[in-house]
Amino acid sequence: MPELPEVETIRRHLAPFLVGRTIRNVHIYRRDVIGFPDSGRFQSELAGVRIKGVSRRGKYLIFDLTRDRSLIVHLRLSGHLRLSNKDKRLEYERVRFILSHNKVLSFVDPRVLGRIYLVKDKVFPSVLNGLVRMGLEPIEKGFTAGYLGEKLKGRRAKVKSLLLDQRVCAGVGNIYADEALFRARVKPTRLAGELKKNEIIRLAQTLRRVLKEGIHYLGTTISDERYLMPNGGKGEFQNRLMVVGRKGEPCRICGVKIRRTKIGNRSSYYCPCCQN
DNA sequence: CTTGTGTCCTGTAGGC
DNA sequence: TGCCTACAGGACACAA
Repeated sequence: MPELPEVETIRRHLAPFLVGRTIRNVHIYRRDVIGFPDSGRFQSELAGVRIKGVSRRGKYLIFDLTRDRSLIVHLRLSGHLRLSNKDKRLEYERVRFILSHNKVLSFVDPRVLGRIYLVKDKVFPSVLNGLVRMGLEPIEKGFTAGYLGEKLKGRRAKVKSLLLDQRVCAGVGNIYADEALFRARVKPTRLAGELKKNEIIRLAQTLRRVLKEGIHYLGTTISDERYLMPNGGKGEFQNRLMVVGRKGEPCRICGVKIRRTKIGNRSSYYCPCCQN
């Protein structure tokens, strides 16, 4: 569930700690976590590289390395990155990066859906097509009502499904999609191509605002298993959710009970009164 | 191309 | 109590 605000928060915590450090060695406890190349090459090619910077694209975290390499991490549902200097393997630890001065960066992932990739010369294997084909992030300059309107035009899919499409709204996931739709007063089941111009304007604006607010409040920790910061700290945005996880509770605006429905096998929360 | 569904993966919650 | 099933969900494969 780490979405853009969570990944950005992780990036901001990691960068000052990691930049300038060298990766001495890598322990792989679960090989299927390595998305590219094979685990043997992954391990050998990483030994001795230095971390030059940490960036982010959508929900992907990108470590810029020496030797023209990039280490790319996608946390998916339950992946965490933890900083420590512990010798002992952590619970659910899948990969461990031993850094200079015996510091440790651990990839912890109970559900093993997260993936780590190592690419050279910015040549992306097909398993990273999602990164290559990614659209604009709502917090980018170019993400305007015009851009969003173009993406939604003529589409008969439900608007929520398209907000979750990374080619449309990079970095948006289930929580922030529902929260943006509520704030824009748009029902998630509406067909994308049938939104009014005003609704698209509101949606572009609330997507941007809700992601920025999520970053400001250090992300959403609904359960420890899903998202914690690299030092183990929790986010704060869960305290500001308007609809997510509030089925049956009164809407904070109108008092009507929040509903939950399924869209594309994904739970969606909305207010039947405020959202049309 | 578009849209909807199933799958991956494992711990947890809830039903009986 | 203990077993079983449903569920969580981002990305992608695949079907229609």
